[in-house]
Amino acid sequence: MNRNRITIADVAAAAGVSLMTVSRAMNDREGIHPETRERILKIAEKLGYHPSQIARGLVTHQTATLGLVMPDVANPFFAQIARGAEEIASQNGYNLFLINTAEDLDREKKALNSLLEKEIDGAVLCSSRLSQIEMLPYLEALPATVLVNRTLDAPCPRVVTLNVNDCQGTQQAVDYLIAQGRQHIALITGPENSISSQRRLNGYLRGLHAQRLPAREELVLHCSPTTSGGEEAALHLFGQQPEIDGVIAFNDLVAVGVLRACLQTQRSIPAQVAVIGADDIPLAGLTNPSLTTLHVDQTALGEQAMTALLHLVCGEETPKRIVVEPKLVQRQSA
Amino acid sequence: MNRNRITIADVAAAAGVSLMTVSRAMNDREGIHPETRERILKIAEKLGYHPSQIARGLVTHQTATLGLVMPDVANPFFAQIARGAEEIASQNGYNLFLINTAEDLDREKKALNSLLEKEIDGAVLCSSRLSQIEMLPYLEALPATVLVNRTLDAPCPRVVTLNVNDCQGTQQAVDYLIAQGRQHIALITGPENSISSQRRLNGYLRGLHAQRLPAREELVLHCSPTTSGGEEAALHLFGQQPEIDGVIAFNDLVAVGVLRACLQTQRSIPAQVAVIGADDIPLAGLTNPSLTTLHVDQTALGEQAMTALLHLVCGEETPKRIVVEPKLVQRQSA
DNA sequence: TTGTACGCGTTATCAT
DNA sequence: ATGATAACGCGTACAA
Repeated sequence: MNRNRITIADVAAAAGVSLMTVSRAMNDREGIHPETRERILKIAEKLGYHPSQIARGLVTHQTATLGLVMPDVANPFFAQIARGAEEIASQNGYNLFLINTAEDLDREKKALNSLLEKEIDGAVLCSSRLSQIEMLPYLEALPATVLVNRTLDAPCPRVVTLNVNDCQGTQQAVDYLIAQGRQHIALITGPENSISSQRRLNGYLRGLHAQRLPAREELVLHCSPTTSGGEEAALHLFGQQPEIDGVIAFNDLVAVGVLRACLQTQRSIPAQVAVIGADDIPLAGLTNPSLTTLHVDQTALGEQAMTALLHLVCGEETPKRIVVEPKLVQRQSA
Repeated sequence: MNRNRITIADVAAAAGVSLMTVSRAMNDREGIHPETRERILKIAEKLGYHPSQIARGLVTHQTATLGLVMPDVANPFFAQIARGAEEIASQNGYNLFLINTAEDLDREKKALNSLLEKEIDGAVLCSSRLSQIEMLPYLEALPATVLVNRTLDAPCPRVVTLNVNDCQGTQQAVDYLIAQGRQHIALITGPENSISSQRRLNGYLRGLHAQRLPAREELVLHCSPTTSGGEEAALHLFGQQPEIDGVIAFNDLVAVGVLRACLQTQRSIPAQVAVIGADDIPLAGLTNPSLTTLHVDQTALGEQAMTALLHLVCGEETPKRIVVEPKLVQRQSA
């Protein structure tokens, strides 16, 4: 088990100095003769010595380790956030725990507990499904937290929120469709307990109201945030309300499902039905017809979240609330 | 910094017992009165005590932590592997470090060093670009390793390799195209230093040879494994060799690039040009035309890799070499 | 410039 | 069934 790991003591012995001198050499500290440092570093290199971060963490209470909790890395939206976040973390010498919750509350709690036990320096929590009450103890226990796509009733110390303005984005989409003369605009939004799902609904209602169009309950549907979820939902809607001439989707995956439903039911896009997605994942530009969608730079989102987290961790100034505005990108589907 | 973390000593004091008794209670060990255990667990719960895995790691030399190193999580192929791997890891009580190398050798080395310093229990290394000589020391230092899409000249202790049979897959694709009567089959493969890239080339040559068709150097191109890489490569090929009637791509992203190049140059698919991708990422079924491709279950790949790693970590029996056979999935592009 | 003693939070060992 | 003590590998404070 302990396959004779090389410790600081081995290096010290080999160099004929004390442990402290080695420690100083390894950590680039002052108060050590340059030659001695050189000599020690060479010996350490030769011995293949790697200082144990866990022993170090035990005394410093810092682990150079952060957590990234998300519903599903396989979802391109989150995968890109993960890439951006990992990039910034590794650039700054931090390692990143990846955790998939699969939108399961228990898994999310277990994950957070395990991160707490690992004594991470901070975490980015994406689209958490935890209730405010359940979340608070974790925000209290974690040294630093960035909440992505999640708001807080009251600001918390050591917590930053980073949100996409889904409400404004969706309203923008409604405006756009109405300007095209669309009269029967449906909304296929995500899971009911998802925050951004609710925000899309708000934006949708607000958009219709602003244009003095009636909001019809039967034109709104929730679905699982996947292509098949979107396809089923769209087929159902088209069956019930054949007059639909515009669909706003929860995200691009759902929008692709809508595209497929249109294909199946012989609806031409955008002539008969306009489709607007959200997020602008790489797929959006590759479908045929390509997706008109609400663009958000997801890698940048991950980078922003991680940058804010590092600021928190290092005790630097950082805004407590960050809001990112999506931009409508016009392609072929609307 | 140390925001008064609750330690085992706090729980012991509150319960009026020794540290050891608390430790035994927390770890479900024998030799403790059930009532005492209950009482201690309740107190721990009330105090919000989380045992420090890092202090534990210091003595046990086990961290319940594994590493996952890959070129790019934002690539759907790897994103799905990540999901499968994380799933199995978390099910077994392990946390997973995610590392993105961006196909950069230095980053990969730095990453592995940092993982070594964190004293992880094992790692899954995907598509490593490290040379055999550079890799060996890491395989030696890591307690357990699974190599995905990477072979080893000689078997290593505590190392399992897991490979997709890209060679056989590509040969299968060649056979399929030739059976359709295609005469001028091009190969757009990945980066030159990528193992699977070389395997595709081998399969391509082998396939042509088996069918007694000449292998023409000018029909083979390397490109970066992305959609834009594939698009550029295909445009170049079509410009130089207009007679091409079939293209085998390094992966589905590259294949989508080929699709786009065909669209731009007014080539109809599959009538004029057949396109075959590889991996069958979710996107493959969603493009228009949808992609004929070499299917591999990526999530299962991640699960298999992680399962093998856990077997290694726990000292259980496991095959040293695992090979997965891709299956041709026929859709619209070929 | 270099070294010594101690503590970090936990588990293993041995004792009671 | 429970407790005392010594590790684990490293950094900090202070001494030399």
